[in-house]
Amino acid sequence: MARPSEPLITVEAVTDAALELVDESGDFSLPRVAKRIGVTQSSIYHHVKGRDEIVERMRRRIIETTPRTAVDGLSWDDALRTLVRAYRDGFARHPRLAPLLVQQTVQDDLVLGLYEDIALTLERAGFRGAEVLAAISTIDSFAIGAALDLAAPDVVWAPPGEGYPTLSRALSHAPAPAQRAEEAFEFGLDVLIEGLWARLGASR
Amino acid sequence: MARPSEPLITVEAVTDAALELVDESGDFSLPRVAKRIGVTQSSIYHHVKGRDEIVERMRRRIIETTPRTAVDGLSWDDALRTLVRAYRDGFARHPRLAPLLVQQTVQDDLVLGLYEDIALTLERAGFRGAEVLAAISTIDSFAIGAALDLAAPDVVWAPPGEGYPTLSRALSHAPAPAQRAEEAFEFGLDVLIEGLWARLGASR
DNA sequence: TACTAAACCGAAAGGCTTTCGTTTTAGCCT
DNA sequence: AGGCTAAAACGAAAGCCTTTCGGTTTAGTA
Repeated sequence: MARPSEPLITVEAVTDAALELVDESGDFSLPRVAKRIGVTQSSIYHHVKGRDEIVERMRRRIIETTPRTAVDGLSWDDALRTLVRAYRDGFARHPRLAPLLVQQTVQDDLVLGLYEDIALTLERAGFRGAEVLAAISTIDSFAIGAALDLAAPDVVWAPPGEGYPTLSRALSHAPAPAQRAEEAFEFGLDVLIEGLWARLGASR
Repeated sequence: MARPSEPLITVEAVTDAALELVDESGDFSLPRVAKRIGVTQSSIYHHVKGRDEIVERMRRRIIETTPRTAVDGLSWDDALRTLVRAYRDGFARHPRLAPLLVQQTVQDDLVLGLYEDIALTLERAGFRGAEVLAAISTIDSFAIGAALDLAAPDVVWAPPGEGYPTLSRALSHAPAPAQRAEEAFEFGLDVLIEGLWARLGASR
């Protein structure tokens, strides 16, 4: 087939197909993307530079589709809560994408906008200089860890055999998997913010 | 070549070679492992079941080689600090291994021993029931996120262009990459523990 | 002494990403 | 109107990868 009057596919179609595959199977490959949108593998290279670009476009996609929430009127801790939830909610909609994203360095500038908002909020709270950066790292670590937690099957949290009595007891109180991850995230977010409050008081 | 009098390789040699490759290049493959230890790819399958088993053996390896620290005499927060540091130090010795591990579910029971110790410590602190589980998740998320932070190149933290003034200002205070990750981890650990303290007070 | 399991090799199947050459179309410039 | 270039499809193939299979020799056991 030669060049068609209208392109058969678009970058968006490629990204969509890849995201669907990730949601369904936890991974994607160019042959499978190609089959899904009805072209050959090589045609895809006319629309994206390679596999990595598709991953980056999926990253951007989940951030784009997260509504950019206004944060101006809120107290710093409510603002931070809102921003971190927004970050994590993007992942929650496509849990199995997280392992693919952490494998690859961020090249997208949309993410930076989120970091900027978080940095602003932290300064508003009273953090300065190197502490702002350290706090961002902490928040980032927690959010990414929580996203991976969503993607992980419940094997780790399946009741193990004998020999771990305290862990087993804790697990006996576990709600359904998805709800467990959700509650754990909210708990962790609370702890994080309480910790930041305490940290502010200490340096004063 | 036929069967040698003494096996040319062992599971440990395979694991060692794979870990070296990960340290050097961030990934490993069976052909490269085979070349490094001087056998063919197919020979490896006489010692391990497949690629996944090698990854699991690397996971176990970094936990095994982390000295199991006694925690009995310590206050709960110092105990927790010690345990989380131990967990994270395992990753710190092989930072590029983290992305490979999060891709695959834990099958190793050594990890559970660490979780059990953490659960014990949390109960000692005064947490009960579902809160213990939520706290473990939070700690886990943070530790894994911090490990990934170690592995990530500094692209995210490279000063971006205009338009992100607060983030840029924060970045201007950044120390060297490795030190930055280290300081961020200690800061985050402090925040986490302060948050847990606050959480204890709230429910009392 | 025969049989079985273990450990090597070589070869190959079937996946993957990426590149290259070919063909045809669309759009633009003279 | 004619011609050039860039774009978008295809097929084929190179070069990775994981895993399996058959052949060969050795070690240990009944």
